[in-house]
Formats: sequence, C-alpha cells, structure tokens
Amino acid sequence: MTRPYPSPPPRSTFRHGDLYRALLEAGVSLAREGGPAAVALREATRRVGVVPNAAYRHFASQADLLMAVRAQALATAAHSMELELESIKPLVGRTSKAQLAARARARLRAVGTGYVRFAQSEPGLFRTAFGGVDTPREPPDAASSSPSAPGPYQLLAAALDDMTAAGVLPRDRRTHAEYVAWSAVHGLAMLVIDGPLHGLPANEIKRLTQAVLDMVDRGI
Amino acid sequence: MTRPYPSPPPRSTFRHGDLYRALLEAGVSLAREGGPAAVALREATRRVGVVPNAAYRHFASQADLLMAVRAQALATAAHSMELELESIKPLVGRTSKAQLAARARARLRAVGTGYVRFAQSEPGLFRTAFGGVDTPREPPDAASSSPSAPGPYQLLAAALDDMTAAGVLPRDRRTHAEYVAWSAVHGLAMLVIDGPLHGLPANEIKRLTQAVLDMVDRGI
DNA sequence: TGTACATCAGTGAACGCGCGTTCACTGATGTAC
DNA sequence: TGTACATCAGTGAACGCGCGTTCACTGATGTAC
Repeated sequence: MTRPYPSPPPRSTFRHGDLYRALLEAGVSLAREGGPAAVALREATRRVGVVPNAAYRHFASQADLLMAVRAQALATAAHSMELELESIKPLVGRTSKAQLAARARARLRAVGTGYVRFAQSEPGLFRTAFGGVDTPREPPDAASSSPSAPGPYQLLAAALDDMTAAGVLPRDRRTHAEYVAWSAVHGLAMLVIDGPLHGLPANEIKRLTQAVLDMVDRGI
Repeated sequence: MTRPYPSPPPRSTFRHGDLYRALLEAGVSLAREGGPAAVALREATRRVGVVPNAAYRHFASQADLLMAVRAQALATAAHSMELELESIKPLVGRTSKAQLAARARARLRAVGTGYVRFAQSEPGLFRTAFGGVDTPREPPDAASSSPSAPGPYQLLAAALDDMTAAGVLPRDRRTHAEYVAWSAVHGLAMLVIDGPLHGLPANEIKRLTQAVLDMVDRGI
C-alpha cells in the first residue's frame, strides 16, 4: 500500500486556522472511503498536514473524532431523506381523506427511498452513521450538525405519525412501526452495500427498493 | 488490556495432532467474541499454544482462516434455522389447500425466526456470516461445513418456493421475494445486535420479531 | 525386525506496518498596561 | 501607539501495542529397504 493521498497542503503559517474543522472533514473523508474503522487520528492529521498529536488540541481521543464524524454522517443521511421528501408535490386547495392518505404513504416511501439512496451513494458514511459495532453507541440522533434539525429517526417517526393521522396505519400497529419499517430498509441497505447484493446495477437496486417499500406499504 | 485468555494448553508432543481444526475452532471463538475483525491469526495460534507462523502450515493467510470461520458461521446459522423449521408439526392424513398454505407461511416465519434468533444468540458469528465489509465476498452459500447441507439462503428460497406452490405468494412477486424478505429480517437482526435496539430484553425482541414477520407475511 | 532417510509440522527470530497516546518543547498570537 | 507577557496551537520525539508475514532451523514421524 503506497500512500494514496495527494499531498499534505503546505502551510505557511504556524497556526493552522481551523484545525478542528479540517480534521473533522478529513475524518469524514476517511469514513466515506472506508467506513468507521478507517477513521484514524493519525491518517486525519497526515491528510491535513499536521503532526499526529496536534489532533489532541481539538479532540479528546480517536473515539471523540469518530463521534463527530458520525454526527456529520447522520446529518447527511437526514439531508438525503429530506431531499426525497421535498420531491413530493404539495396538496393544493381542498383535500380529500384519500389524498391525505396517499400523501402520508408517499412520505413514508420517500423516507425509505432517501435512506437507501444514501446507503447506496455513500456506503462508508452510511456504515459510519448506522452500521457496525465499532460505532459509538448512543441514541441514533443524539448528535446532529444543526441541533434543531430532525435526524433520520425523527423523519421516520414523523412519517409514521402522519400515516396514523391519515388513518392508513392502525394505531395498535404504530407502536412497533418505527423499527419494523426501519428493519426493512436497513436490511436492504446492508445487503446492497456489503452483502450479497453488492455491485448490483443501480436500476436493479431501484426496483428492489420499490419492492421492499411495497412490502412495507402493504404489510406495516 | 490484559490477556483475557486462560492458559495456552501445554503440549507434550512436538506435533500438535490436529492444528488445522484447533486453529479453526479458535478462529470461531474469536469470531463469536468479537466478530470478523477479531479473527486474527496470531491470537488464534496463541490460544492454541503454538507459535504464530505455525498457522501457515494449514492456512495460506489470515483471509483464508477467516473464510473457513465464515463457512462454519454460515453452517451454524443454517442449523438455527433448521431447528426452527423442525418445530413445525407435520401435516398428517388428507390435507386441505388451506393447511398447505398455513404450513408454507409457518415455514417462512420459522426461517425468519431462526435467522433472528441466531443473530441474537451469536452476534459475533452472525456478523461473521452475514455482516460487515471485512468479510470475504463470494456467493453467500458457496462454502458450508457439509457441502451438501442447505445454507441459509437455500432454506429461505425453499420456503418461498413452498409459498408459491401453496398459492400464498403470487408468482410475479416471487422474483424479488428472497431479498425482500431477507431485508426485513436482516435489518432487524442488525438493529438488534449493534444498532439502536442493542440490549433490548429478549421478550421485546421476540415481540418485535413477530411484528416484522407479520409485515413480511402480509406484505410479501 | 532393524536401520537410514526423507518428509514436513512446528520453532525461533525477526521484519515493517499503522495505530493511539504521552511528554516536554517552541513560537505566533492577542491582551494588559 | 508601543512594549511585556501569558496563552495555547502546533512541534518533535518517543512509547508500546498487535498485527501479518518471511526466513532458516530442528526434530518427530513414518516409509523404504
């Protein structure tokens, strides 16, 4: 393995300026390229062009950096889901019950689609956000880049609330619905990014995602 | 970190006898304890009480050991699923269409239950078999302890064929059904073993598993 | 039944790797007077 | 406006760790005669 990284950008000043941010961004790159296990303090400092222990001015430990990276990854995931939500055309004028129901269902699909799309386009970040065992524990949305922005879990919960309100999701099934729906898309995502479905052409993934969402829609 | 392992069993003979098997078993223990990333040649030899490079008489590389361990893990998973299948009481005498349908659906549930139960009771092995990116790629059932024994994927496929035969699963949905069903239970398993559902009490997991299987049953 | 010998399983020592982390330091910055 | 000084961001060097892997070796086994 040769050093695959271009060049530590030469620095004229002694102070870096914004080392925290630089290290965080390097960490995100590492996660993007190799998942949570690739987020190493040393490599991050190397990429930023700074001596290894300099990182300790800004992060208490490697785990601390990883947590920050994870928060970023979660925010990016949420962003992907919101993008998908925004593509739903709004209801105008008087709306029927059926329309509300259709929109609620479309929202849940959008949330799922955004989730899987994120996994597919950013597998390393996805695994950093939701995957592996070497990820810090915590409640999934404890940290977020802008603290008030809803995280992936909130978006899912809101979509499900919507469905219950629209009468599409029976109240007694609402209890487990988060994790039931999440299981389906999460499993698909995992199978796609490093399971037996790895390398499947994009349109096949699209079809399969729709099939999974059909199941959720019918079965939840 | 102190050495948490009891004692390298002292060996009187120069030859070990069955080092291959011993290393494989040590490897399985490592996987059981820490997932695929924990399967290290050096630690395996340490546990067996042999010098590190001795492993190279029996395995070409660390990846080679990991593959062997993975095959074991897959076989164990299949075993868990078959156990669950066997708990279904057989049909006797003349059987109605409805009975056949019920049995087919029960089989799919059993396959799923066995899968999740395995994940829950052996998270390290589960991740070695189906999880992470550091697992060797290959088709999921390429290797198996007894080559003729059906692997997890075969068991799932058979259950779905059964459902189609019994008229429970429409033929046009059969195409994607493997991965649709698999996604649901796989996602649940992942959420339970190292996601936000980690540490959930066993009976809660049981309930959630049933809820997921209900969704699959209705929605597939 | 006994001896010579080839085989090859396990030894001993060493390599280079990247990692996280600690220490005492130095030198640019910005604040107090 | 100018100087003394405290702060603290980044340096330099080093630590111990476990890993995979290679090398030349040694000594128990089992086979050929």
